[in-house]
Amino acid sequence: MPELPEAETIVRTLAPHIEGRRLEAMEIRSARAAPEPLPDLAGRTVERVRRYGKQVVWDLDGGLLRFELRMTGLLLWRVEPGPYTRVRLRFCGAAVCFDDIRQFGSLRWSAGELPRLGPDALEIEAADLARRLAGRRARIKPLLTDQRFLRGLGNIYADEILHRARVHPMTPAHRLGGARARRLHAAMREVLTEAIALGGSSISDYVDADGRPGRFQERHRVYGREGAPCPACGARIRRIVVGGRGTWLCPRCQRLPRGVSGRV
DNA sequence: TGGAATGTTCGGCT
DNA sequence: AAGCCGAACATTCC
Repeated sequence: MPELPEAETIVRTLAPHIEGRRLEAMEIRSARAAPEPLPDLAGRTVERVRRYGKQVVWDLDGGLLRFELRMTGLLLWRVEPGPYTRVRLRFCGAAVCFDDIRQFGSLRWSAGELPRLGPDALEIEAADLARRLAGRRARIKPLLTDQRFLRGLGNIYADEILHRARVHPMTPAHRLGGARARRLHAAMREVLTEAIALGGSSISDYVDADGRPGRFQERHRVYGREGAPCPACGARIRRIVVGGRGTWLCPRCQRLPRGVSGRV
């Protein structure tokens, strides 16, 4: 679930509980969740909780604890572990549970480095985005969700952003031109900002660190809405597959440029 | 019952 | 090199 707005919401709800507090113990309940060796973190202080793309990072004294939530990872401020709790990080009288149904997520330790990813989707400037798009021939949607190109976007927000920008997901990036690149940048800022304000999208079981669902799914205009009318023009939303992922779009608002072949 | 699901990585092909 | 595709990971849901 967690893309940029959900990771941001988790950070905002988790930080007040644990920043400045001392970690008492860490219980790895599923080896898959910690694929690389971790040092003993007991006694270290959580100096800061922050977001890196769609990942959640805890700055501890002496290193970084990085949570990759992937499809179903959650960080819950809750003492008792549940059936899907893969790691429990205990504080005095309290705990954070790293829950993950599908077990694609993981937790990693580093002395200070973060993986090299593209610029943050909320921080990049319009001109920078336009410049980066101009150099790529790949289709825009898979490019937007490529974390090495831009960090933070996943399947839901890529579809919502492309719809608001009126850009077809199969448009080659370098064919966007200045006007649509600026529209894409503006749409990205708007969608992400609104989604954060509403606590992210809860489409199956995403909740923030306090167990609250988000509400942005009520504002989705295309994602998961095959057959429903486009809120902008009334045409029926369609579902296609792009880059192996389900992709929802309005065939009337989002046209391919002339000369670009692709199934609408 | 088969297919799809919010993510990422890898190998192979063009 | 860049880009694309399918498979794999594990589980649930419809």
